[in-house]
Amino acid sequence: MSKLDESLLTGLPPFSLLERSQIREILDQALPKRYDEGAEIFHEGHDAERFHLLLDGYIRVVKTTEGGEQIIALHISPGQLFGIAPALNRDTYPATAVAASESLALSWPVRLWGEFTAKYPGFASESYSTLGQRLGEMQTRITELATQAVEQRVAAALLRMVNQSGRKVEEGIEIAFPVTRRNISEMTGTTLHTVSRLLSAWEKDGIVHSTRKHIVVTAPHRLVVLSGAQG
Amino acid sequence: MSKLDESLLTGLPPFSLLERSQIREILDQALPKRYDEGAEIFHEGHDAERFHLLLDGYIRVVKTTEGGEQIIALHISPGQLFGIAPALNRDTYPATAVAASESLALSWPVRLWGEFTAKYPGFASESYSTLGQRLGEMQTRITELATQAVEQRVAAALLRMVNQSGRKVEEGIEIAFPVTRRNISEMTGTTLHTVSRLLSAWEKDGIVHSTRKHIVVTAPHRLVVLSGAQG
DNA sequence: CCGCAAGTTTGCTGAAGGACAAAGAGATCA
DNA sequence: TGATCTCTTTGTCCTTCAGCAAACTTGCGG
Repeated sequence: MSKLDESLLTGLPPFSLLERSQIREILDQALPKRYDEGAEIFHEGHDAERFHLLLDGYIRVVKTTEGGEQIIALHISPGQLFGIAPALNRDTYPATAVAASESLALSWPVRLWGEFTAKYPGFASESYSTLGQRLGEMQTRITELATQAVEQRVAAALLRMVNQSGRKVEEGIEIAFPVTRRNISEMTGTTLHTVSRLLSAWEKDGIVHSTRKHIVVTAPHRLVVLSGAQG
Repeated sequence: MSKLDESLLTGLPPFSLLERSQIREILDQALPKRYDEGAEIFHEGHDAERFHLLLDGYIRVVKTTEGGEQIIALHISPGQLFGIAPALNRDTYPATAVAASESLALSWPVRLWGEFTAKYPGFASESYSTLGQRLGEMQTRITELATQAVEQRVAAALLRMVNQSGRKVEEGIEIAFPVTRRNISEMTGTTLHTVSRLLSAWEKDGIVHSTRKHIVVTAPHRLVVLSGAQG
């Protein structure tokens, strides 16, 4: 296999402060892997043997309840670390990671985590910043679930995906990975039926345009209003 | 002021691996402070100037929504660090901390965080373990809010408080700090009315005995069933 | 000891949204 | 090209629980 290009990592937050030679070292120890849409990267409860960095595509991090329901905990976009159980001294993955679209990721054995954090200034710090952000996002979702009505939560979920992965198309901004009604319901704690009804209503109002698995937001500002904006 | 006793920290997770002299050093830099019930330790959005360790009492960590509703994010019990924004590179507190009962806490200026993690092996590691646990708890709450009915969530909340702070009394296990119906509703995303009705019903069934601000769980196993147990 | 504030209980009503059902519309595969 | 699977839409019913209102209890401060 040919060597990975250094430009893959240059500029990504966890590595932004490193020198070329250091990036080279890190890359030489990375295992790159491609995942088809729907493929599992790691599974809840399994030994956390590696930590990962998403280079291309989108990852859904999912928890399954006793009753078999799925809850989408997190979406990962390119440039982000994920499956970083070792950062929190966990030895099993707390959730399952599934490719939302065809994806490419690097991974390293967890034993290198300690080495990276010790050796590369900024790596630990950046990683913990990321963690802090995720904690904040989770808090936001708890607050939403506890205080907002379904319509607001779904609007907020759409906006979050648009902000994280939106790409401009002629009609508006498209969410860059496949999303089903069921997926949205798993992000917002409702049913796919209710999501479908909301999207139909919004379609009628010209706020979104959606086809099977794909959603284009044509009037983001109206969604912001619906979400009961805070910032 | 007389010197703090070293036994205060010995045996607490963040300090368990340290030697007497190291604990002495840490203590000498700590600022102890007492808080009345209801007193604020720090406020959401303010500069995170210090991090804290609870020695005695109980702390509620609370977020306020735009609409003025409160959400209880977390309860802290003795021996736990809190307000550890620096661990996540945050420079403001993401939530407000309020003493749920009369409490005693130590605190240190954030600049010592880096020093502690660098100097004392195990301190960083233990702290990040704690963080990992909190992340897990938050995930659990998201899952609960997204999938469970109010009754299950309230049952689960009571059990959590019992596990964290329960002390044995003759009739059962008492939650060790004052809790109002409103507090419980702020933990579970419902109204104080609904919580009151549930407690009344459970009282009738002999599962709990509650007086103003105090709750004794007399039949924990029955609450476990109601909560839709998972583990 | 009285008055007030904070916490609690309970009843009633209505709306939100979950559950169930069934059918249509794209995809995918043999 | 048909068969099947997944995703989506829409309708109807019915439960849960929030909202509103009012009274009761307990504790505290003056």
